[in-house]
Amino acid sequence: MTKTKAPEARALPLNQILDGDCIEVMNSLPAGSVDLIFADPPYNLQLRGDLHRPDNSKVDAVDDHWDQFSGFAAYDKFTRDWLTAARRLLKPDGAIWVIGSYHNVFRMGAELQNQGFWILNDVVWRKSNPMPNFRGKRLTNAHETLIWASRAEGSKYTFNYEALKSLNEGVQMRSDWVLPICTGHERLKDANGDKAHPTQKPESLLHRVLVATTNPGDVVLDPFFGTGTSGAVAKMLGRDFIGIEREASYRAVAEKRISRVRRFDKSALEVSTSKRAEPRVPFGQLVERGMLRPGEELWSMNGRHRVKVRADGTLVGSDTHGNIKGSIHQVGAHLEGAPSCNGWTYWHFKREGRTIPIDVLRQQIRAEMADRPH
Amino acid sequence: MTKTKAPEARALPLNQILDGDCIEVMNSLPAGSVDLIFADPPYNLQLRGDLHRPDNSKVDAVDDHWDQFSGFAAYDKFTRDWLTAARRLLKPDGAIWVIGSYHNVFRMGAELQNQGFWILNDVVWRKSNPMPNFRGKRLTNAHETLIWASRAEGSKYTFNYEALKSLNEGVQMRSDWVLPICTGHERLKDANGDKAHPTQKPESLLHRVLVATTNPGDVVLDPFFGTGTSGAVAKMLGRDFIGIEREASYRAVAEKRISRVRRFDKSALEVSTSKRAEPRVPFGQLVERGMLRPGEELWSMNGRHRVKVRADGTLVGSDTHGNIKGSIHQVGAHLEGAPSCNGWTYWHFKREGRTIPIDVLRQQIRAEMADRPH
DNA sequence: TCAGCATTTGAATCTGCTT
DNA sequence: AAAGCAGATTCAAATGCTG
Repeated sequence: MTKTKAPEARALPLNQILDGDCIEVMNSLPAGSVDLIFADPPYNLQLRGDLHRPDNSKVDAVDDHWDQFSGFAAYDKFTRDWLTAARRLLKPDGAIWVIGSYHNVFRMGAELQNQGFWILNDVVWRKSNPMPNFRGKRLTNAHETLIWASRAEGSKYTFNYEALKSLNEGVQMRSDWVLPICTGHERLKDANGDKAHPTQKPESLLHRVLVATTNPGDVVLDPFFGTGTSGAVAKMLGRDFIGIEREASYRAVAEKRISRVRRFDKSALEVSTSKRAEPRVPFGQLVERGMLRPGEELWSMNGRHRVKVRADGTLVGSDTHGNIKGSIHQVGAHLEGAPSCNGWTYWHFKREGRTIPIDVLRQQIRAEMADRPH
Repeated sequence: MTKTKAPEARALPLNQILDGDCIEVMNSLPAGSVDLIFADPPYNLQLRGDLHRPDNSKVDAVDDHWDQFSGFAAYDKFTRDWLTAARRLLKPDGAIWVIGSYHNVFRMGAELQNQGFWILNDVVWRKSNPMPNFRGKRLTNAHETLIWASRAEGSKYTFNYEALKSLNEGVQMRSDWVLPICTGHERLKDANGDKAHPTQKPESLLHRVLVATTNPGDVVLDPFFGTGTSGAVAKMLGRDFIGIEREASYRAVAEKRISRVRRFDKSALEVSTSKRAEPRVPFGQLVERGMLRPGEELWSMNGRHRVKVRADGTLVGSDTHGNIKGSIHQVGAHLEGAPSCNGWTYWHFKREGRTIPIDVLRQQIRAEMADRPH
């Protein structure tokens, strides 16, 4: 793996594991070049244990208000710094996922907001097989929290709504995900047979994250790569990855792991798409093509309203005050007294006694376009 | 109960709803006198325009004046101030619960830590019937987050481990709680029949909080009392409450509500536990978990049809007319020319030459879930 | 009284392209 | 940059109406 660290930004080192401190390495990469960042940062840096004030005096009473804050201050600076570097790397429409527990996730979430990231969802990974609370002094800690945020308010982030709906048996994916922790063959072991990394995440979690918020060919960067779960799943799913990891032992494990991963077939990577992604068809085209004739009548979904098609693809009908004219959407909305209306599903034409939504004509045109693209 | 030490401090006004700004009122009460604080502060939702459901009905947004803040700085100051006043009121071994969404909970959690509160658990309220995401642009916001924290590290907080275990069919209570939102008869209405408060919490949530972390006779203070769910449940459970609410209309509703509450008989305390149905397992989860790989082939029961699995848990295959895509049930039904099809028993995968129904994999997942119910 | 069907509703940072 | 407009988008429960 290359370690050419120019003072200037360099080209993107795709599908590699970079050695070094994640902040320095991120700052060496070109700004605005990454589609998605997935980050699973350490969360126990100085929250407990040897707390020192900025002047290096030792903390004595743990109960002390300011002592606690000094521990958090160091963690907050770390969070601020790596998030700043990460945000610089993101494309304007890029997004980030972070994962943490109650020890650190509140501080990460607040800093995300402070930096101008725009939170899209917080997601609860609900562990189906968590470690029990042995002492019976608290609730079983059975979840971790992820935060999904776009680079800024107004970013056109990627969200494969229909694909996630498919993953959830046809109903909207919720913000709570039930997935098992990483165990068994998936859990990587070192030479001694001990677990290679203490907090290895399950591939199922990354699968859902990447299917939801990236497309094939996207660049996914992970600044705390560890044993490379994000890279392994990215490779499977036909995404490019960039990993950053400063521990040589983790890099070695990840390298070997990812080399064994095989990319899925291209056809398997296509996911269900929504209507929004399909090409727009002007209603007038139905008239131009003779699928509907000028003067032909359309009926509303509920059968209460009747309008006529005009040669320019507008409709004309009447309400109690007189004639109304306009697009299929405008006339539908007006007649229903609704703020808006999808004319494609609202209006129906008649053929041989049957009432058919005009949307089927649009689907015919789209099918032709798919056969013979432009 | 300690008597007043500051000139302005007064004796504890138990089982009353106090009028005024919660910070001022809390500062007028004696320090170190409260066992538990439950706080449901404004979330700072930052809503933009109107939102309509797909049927064009308008969503009744939380746009009340009390949820408006000029920015994060103003919200943070507000949070800092009320938490400071709250912490002063707590007994040394007292604890606090706060509830919020991703809009505010990260900032609250960070400030709790900054002030020296000691987080014991973050708890996810998983709503069984959340409002969907109508535009299909994000995940369904199906949960809210509670934080449970003791006044300080080392506080000997109250936790009724066995009581919660009983509430959970004999196994440890987890950090994720599945409870319905507040609807139906429980939802309080005003004179016009509109909801009396836009964010009334379900009594089941408070029931669990108070059973878990208070004992009969404890003093529970709620600085954002609203319609008084915490007070009503405290009364039922034989705890004392102190409510603070500055809106006269909410106070009036709460007063009337609590006056009608009767303290439970001990025998009436237990809620009936309903037997859960077999949990639904989305087919996509088999793919996410790596039990089936994207691109892998499935065979129909009769061996006549072959399809490929895609990354989003849909299948793609072909009939005489071209490609067909859809869920395991849809594709099976289509290929058989049947009105419906149980894809779980219809489709089979191959392992080491053997043909195995995919339902076997679903049973594996259900077995895992059965080990750790809820 | 009841079953069945239609309607209502819930803490929501909920569009995107063209002009 | 702001306005205009096409057009895509919902799940679980409880209530209420009809027969």
